[in-house]
Amino acid sequence: MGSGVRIAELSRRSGVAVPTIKYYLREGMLPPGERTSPNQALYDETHVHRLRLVRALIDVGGLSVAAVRDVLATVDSSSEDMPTRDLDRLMGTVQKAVLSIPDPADEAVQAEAEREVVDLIAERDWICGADHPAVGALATVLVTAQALGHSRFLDAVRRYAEAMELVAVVDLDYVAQANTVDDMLESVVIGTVLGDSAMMALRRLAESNESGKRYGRRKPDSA
Amino acid sequence: MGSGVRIAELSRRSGVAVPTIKYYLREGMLPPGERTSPNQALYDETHVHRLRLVRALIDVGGLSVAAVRDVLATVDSSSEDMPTRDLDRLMGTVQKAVLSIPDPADEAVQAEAEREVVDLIAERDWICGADHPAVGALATVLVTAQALGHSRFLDAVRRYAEAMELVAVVDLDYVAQANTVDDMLESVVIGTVLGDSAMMALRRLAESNESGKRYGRRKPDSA
DNA sequence: CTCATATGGATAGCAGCACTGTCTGTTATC
DNA sequence: GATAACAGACAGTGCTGCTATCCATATGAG
Repeated sequence: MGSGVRIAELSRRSGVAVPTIKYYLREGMLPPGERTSPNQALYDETHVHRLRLVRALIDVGGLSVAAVRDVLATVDSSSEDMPTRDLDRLMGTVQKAVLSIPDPADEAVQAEAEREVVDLIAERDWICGADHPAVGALATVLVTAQALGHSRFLDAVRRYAEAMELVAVVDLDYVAQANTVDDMLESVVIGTVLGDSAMMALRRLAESNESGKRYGRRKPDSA
Repeated sequence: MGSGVRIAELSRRSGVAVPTIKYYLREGMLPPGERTSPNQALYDETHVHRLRLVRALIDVGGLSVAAVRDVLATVDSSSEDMPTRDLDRLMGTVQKAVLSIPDPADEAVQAEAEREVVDLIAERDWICGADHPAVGALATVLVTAQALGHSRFLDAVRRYAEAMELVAVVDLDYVAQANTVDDMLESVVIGTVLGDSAMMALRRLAESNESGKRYGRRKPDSA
């Protein structure tokens, strides 16, 4: 029970440079240590863990520092009781941090595409609001594909939806397996952010496999 | 057949600012226009299309300018004959541009995780080389999850793999539907990059649906 | 008790990225 | 012939994510 180390040791254990830790403290991504005097503080295992989480979200998840700050602020502000309500809020925040698709440009075309997305949702009997931020994001992707002459991309998206149904079951299972509320909150963050990265990588491997199956077992890694 | 417009018109049609077009020309992401005199050039529809593609990869796909340059250089260097070989090379380049997961940190732990990934590949009877870049990327994700105390994340990944099998079939179908070689090359790029974005968005929607099915039809969009 | 070392906090600086603006010397265009 | 647009070179800008420097205090070995 060594309940507290100083910043140099925290840096050593987390692999994050001291000035960077100070920066994260300033940005509010890392809670301040326990004060022992006006210019001394002690940090514990929770700080080490938090630093690892921050680095994971930035390095592996590709989130910006600002996005990480938002996500962690939501995690920290979630109460121990009312887990479900807060979980919804967290998922919203995480998803907003992760969906980084910008301004729709053409308003009318975008609206039309959003209608297509809503249709797709209806086709699959999904129950999610037409005001979900991902609707706009997906519509923007469709508009972009269309502008590039790839209207058939919509059919691919339709078929992706089935696969994502499977993924969502896994995701919800993953969160449900958590024991404590804190664990649950972190599972949402990790499941969403690391999950995205894991899926991208798996998709590459599965494509490689499928390509090998169709066109002969060539290994498509590059120069 | 107005076969060529000047840069101002190209800017208007593509929505990209003139200085930015000049910048892309300098970076080699956009082929130079057809010269009519030492300081005049004409651009055509292919330039408009290329600019749209560049913006799509940057804005929607989240690629860096350097990554876009690499991808497009590979597209441009692919010959009209030998489509399959070049397609493999393109997929490698695109995947490298899209997989942005960095240095593995601990070498031994990373190697162990890569072995787990190879096991997972074997479990599913996938035929893709253990040297595929996505193996390292996925291993890094697993190491990260483990360092955060989420070793059970591996089970989620195992289940993701099944969904990605479906996705890969869609992806290969998508590329196979292309008529010309150029179209095929572009389908790889668009399918991979826009596909990633589309899948992220669909995953959010599917999670929202699954969450609603399990815990009541709450709409989890946020404040 | 002394003094090198570490610390917290504030401020400033820096490197990389993706543009953006300015300038020069043509070249169209009216 | 006046005016506007152009290509190309180069400098500058705003933002992000750290680093580096300072200073006054605090700690800890001798």
